[in-house]
Amino acid sequence: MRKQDITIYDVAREAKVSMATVSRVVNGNTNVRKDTRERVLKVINRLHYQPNAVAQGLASKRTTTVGLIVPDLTNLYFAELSKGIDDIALLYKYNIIITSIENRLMKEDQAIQGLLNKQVDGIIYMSDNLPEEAAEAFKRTDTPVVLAGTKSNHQEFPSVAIDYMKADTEALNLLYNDGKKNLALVLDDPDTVVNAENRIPAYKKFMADHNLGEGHIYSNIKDHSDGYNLYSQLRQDGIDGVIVTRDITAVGILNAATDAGTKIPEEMEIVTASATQIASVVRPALTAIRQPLYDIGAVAMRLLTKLMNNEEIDQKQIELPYELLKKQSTANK
Amino acid sequence: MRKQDITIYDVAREAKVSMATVSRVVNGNTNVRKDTRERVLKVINRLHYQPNAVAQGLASKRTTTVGLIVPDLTNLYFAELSKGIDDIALLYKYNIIITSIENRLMKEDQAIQGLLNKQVDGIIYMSDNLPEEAAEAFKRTDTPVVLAGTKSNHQEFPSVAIDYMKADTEALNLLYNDGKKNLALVLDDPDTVVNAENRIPAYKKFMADHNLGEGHIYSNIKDHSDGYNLYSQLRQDGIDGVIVTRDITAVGILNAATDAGTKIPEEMEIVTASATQIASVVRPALTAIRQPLYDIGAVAMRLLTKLMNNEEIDQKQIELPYELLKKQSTANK
DNA sequence: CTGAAAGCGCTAACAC
DNA sequence: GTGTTAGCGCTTTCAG
Repeated sequence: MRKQDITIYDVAREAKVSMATVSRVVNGNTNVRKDTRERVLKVINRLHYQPNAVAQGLASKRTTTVGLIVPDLTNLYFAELSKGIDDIALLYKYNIIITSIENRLMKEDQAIQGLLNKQVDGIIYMSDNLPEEAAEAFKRTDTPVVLAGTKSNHQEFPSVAIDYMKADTEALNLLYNDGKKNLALVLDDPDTVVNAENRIPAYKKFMADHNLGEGHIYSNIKDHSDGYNLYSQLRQDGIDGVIVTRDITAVGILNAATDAGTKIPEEMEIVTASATQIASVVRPALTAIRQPLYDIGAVAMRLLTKLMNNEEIDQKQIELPYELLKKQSTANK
Repeated sequence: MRKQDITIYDVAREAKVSMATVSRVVNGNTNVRKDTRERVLKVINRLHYQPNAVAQGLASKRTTTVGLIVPDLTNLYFAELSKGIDDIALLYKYNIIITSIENRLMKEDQAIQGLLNKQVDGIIYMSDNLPEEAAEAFKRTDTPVVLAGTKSNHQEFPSVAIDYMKADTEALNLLYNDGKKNLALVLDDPDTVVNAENRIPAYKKFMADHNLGEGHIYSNIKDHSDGYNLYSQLRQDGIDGVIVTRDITAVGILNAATDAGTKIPEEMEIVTASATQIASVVRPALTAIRQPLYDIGAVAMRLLTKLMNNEEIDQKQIELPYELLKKQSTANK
């Protein structure tokens, strides 16, 4: 069979109806008599007719395809979000075009434009960073957008996330109650909205509220080796409790500590602010803010389907509950 | 701006040329005088014209989109493969539609049919399992297919992988040379082609060649907790060396051993047959067959571009080199 | 309930 | 070099 062996036209001829009628039965339009519907269906099955989605897309201006913009597929944080999105997309019969923007060849706004050219019906944006050009690209289009697992200072964009400020404060409190007073914040990127407007303020407020001084914020610590290498600095600065944005980074710190013979959690406590599978399989297991990543993705996709159908939305900014999972990297007194 | 505010027709009118000419400059056709090209380009920029990829696809019968079929996005094995695919796809300006088939709502052949309906120009199949219906769906279509990081008994399908049999034998040899004689094989799924026709035969041959008896093969051990729970059975069976298909499973065994106070690698050695990021961040770090996942993905995508352009292919079955990374879970004498 | 016909926005002969 | 003209395969009024 060649691509597109048989078209709607062939079916129409064989079933002795017009292509309009075939189109109706394919699309589940009720205005078709039962017996003609069945006749058409029979021919469709006999001929193995499959509608050409591209032609459908051109004619109907709906492609039943949504675009995903994600920084890095191999970061489990985004992979788990994507899984939630994917499951709901399947449920509503949408396909997913994924665009990864880690590669510096692909800027955010280009990625958006590319998806728009493909006529996607909606976009889910997962990067923790929404540059101004990207925000403007979104504003220029009618195509609905949802931010998943992140926040932007553009209130106009619907988003699904957790209360990062509250979560971090709770985590800091855990360290504090365990008797750790020299608390540090280890960030991947200090300029993302989540970090700049949620985590950092939460940290500073906590330190101030508890008279713990200025504190220490370490930035651009992004992967296992960054974390591993940071460890000696932490020791030098006398840090005894640390909250780390990425769990793979936290593992780096943990491993460096273990290798140096530092006792975790006695001498240093570690909490990661985003837990993937990795946080739970290392030893000692990492205490973590468990964001419901799968659910965030699923809810974001569900929200997007509503937007694509022009349904009423009760609230554009959705906040899901998180959980502070107390494991072995904290004493949990 | 609405979707498709301005079309090729608007550009033609403004530039005082026919839409054919606009199409030519958009597609880089050289048969356009330099000054008309520039004039058209100027209008394109002024109007922010962006071609509608769906219309292009319908007219040209090429969508510059490839389909990816993957069991599970949150399995780093596939995520790393996907990253290699994605980078090369970007290079050749292809978009990627990803279809996840872990969800039991979506069978392999349905996934294929769905991608075909979307008129993808090619498909990369990454599941370790290619059911007969899926193979037949591939055979029915002209759309090229490449298998990445897996093998099938259908020699007609191009594939990119490593020599699993050789790799496993080398790993078994490492255990053997470390003095471990009670070797076991821990499989995710015994029925995949890679396992049934590569790993299991390699294991059986090795055991026979070294007079090590029947050996022990454990099947359907798929995740961390499966591995964790398997551990006591391994001890009971007197296993002192084990090769594990998935690294997350190997970590489960490792953690159970650690929790039980078993000394790794002294009392038991562990090798994983597919290393992702996880294998290297746990402690003790896992000795692993490092498959060049990124490269496998990249080569598979490159191969697919050739197939999509009807270029000559020198060899359809590509084997990439692997590496046996000796870490802390083996003694490496 | 069904058919005719006009596109959707673009590509690709084919002419000139 | 550039324009004209058929479509690509389907949806969607609009009649009847």
